[in-house]
Amino acid sequence: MRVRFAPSPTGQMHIGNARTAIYNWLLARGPERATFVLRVEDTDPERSSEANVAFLLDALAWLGLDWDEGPIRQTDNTARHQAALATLLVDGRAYRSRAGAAEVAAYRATHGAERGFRGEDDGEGAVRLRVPDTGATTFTDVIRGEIATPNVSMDDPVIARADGSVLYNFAVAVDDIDAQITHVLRGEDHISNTPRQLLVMEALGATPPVYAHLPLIRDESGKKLSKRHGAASVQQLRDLGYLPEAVVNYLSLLGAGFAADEEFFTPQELAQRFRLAAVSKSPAVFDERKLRHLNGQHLRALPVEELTRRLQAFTGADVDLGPAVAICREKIQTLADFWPLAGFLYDGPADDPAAAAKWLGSEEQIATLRAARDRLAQVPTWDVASLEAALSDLLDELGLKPGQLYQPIRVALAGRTVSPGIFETLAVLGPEASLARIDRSLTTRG
RNA sequence: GCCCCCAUGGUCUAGUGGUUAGGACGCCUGCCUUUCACGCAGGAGAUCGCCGGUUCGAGCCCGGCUGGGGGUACCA
Repeated sequence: MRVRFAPSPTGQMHIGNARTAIYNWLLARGPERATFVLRVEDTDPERSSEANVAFLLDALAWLGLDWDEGPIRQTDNTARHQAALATLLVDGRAYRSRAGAAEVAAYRATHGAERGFRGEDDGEGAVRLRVPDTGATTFTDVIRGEIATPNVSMDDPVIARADGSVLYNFAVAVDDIDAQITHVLRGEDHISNTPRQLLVMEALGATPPVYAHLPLIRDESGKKLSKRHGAASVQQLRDLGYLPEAVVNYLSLLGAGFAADEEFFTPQELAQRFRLAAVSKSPAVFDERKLRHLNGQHLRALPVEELTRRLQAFTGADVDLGPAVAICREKIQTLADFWPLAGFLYDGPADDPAAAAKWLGSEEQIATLRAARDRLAQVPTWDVASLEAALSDLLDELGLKPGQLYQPIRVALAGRTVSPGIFETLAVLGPEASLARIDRSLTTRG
């Protein structure tokens, strides 16, 4: 079994493309052990650049998707393309035509809208493939079953420009045969291209691969996902603080056809479970909130040291984030959530007037904070257990509700009403910094 | 216009002739609790797109329709 992922390098890697890559990889790393071929479709010089190819490879690497052969460039196959083109021309399966869009439109105007364009051999011009006038081109899609297209409805497709440069539908067919691809997994938007490619293969006397057309991923409005609505590329997801394993997990779930009783899977588990025939036929809407949820699960499944490593890289911080990560892990869902929650440990208290007004605005609150300060100063061992014991005792003595004691402390330390656990925060800050921050609040507010 | 594909709560889905239509995200309530989260327990939310047919019986099978999407490029 040989599969391939053959994107055109358009810069950022679209989420739909990522899903296609993932499904191919799943097949390659699952029980089937398919050989995964990576091919870059660069026949269109308009959009293919080295920088874009680099983006592509970078995205695959980030996702953790490795391949077995390639990356091969479609343009490297030029000799094969030309040979195949010559064969078709000699055999009369293709012809040179000067007809352009105007001629095609005129043809349809006189022959009926349901009839595809049929040209004449002009001996020069672009190369068109001869499509039969009768019958239908059919194939059995693994996911959708039999799909038939009446030949008469198809135009004779242009497969090469007048200068000999080949076009997508021709190059793909030749390349897939060349690479001995057995299973083509690609987006649903290629269903209509398949008959044309099949016709090319047939004209070349080749046996076509098996096709599996994956449903598209849509945005909230039902359209193809685009940058206009939130994240549309894997690079964006990375910048938003999502973990690659969560992205792979989430994207796999969109249409994988797994039983719905479980949703958290490692890439390896996904590969183990993946079954091509079970893939859903209907398109799915990309739901970032569910990705967030799954991301939180993956994030918490990571060992603290590993999560710290990733946060270190994500934030670019040069201080050791380890202690902060340990106390924030349960409270964040993306890497991007970390700094807003934990930054005060390093940058000092945030400036939130509303928080200060609410918890450090009255005489009683200041008095409570002072009492807490005095008690903390006497804590023999500055660790979570001792801090909790000391403040808990004070709480009883003062006869206050927990929030009445803890919130003023929290605001003094963090400058905000939201922070990691108060004892953990004190422990990570250490006695000097903790007491200094409290003192500062006491002097400015008191 | 023409060709093709799709259709279960807001979203992702399970379900293949007999179920109170199951799960997850999100939302609401409660518990936990020093905040926010996490976790746990509940709850609201679905005329299974519509009409007709087959059948004792249809979300599941058939037909039509509607809606959505894709293609219709000398782009990929």
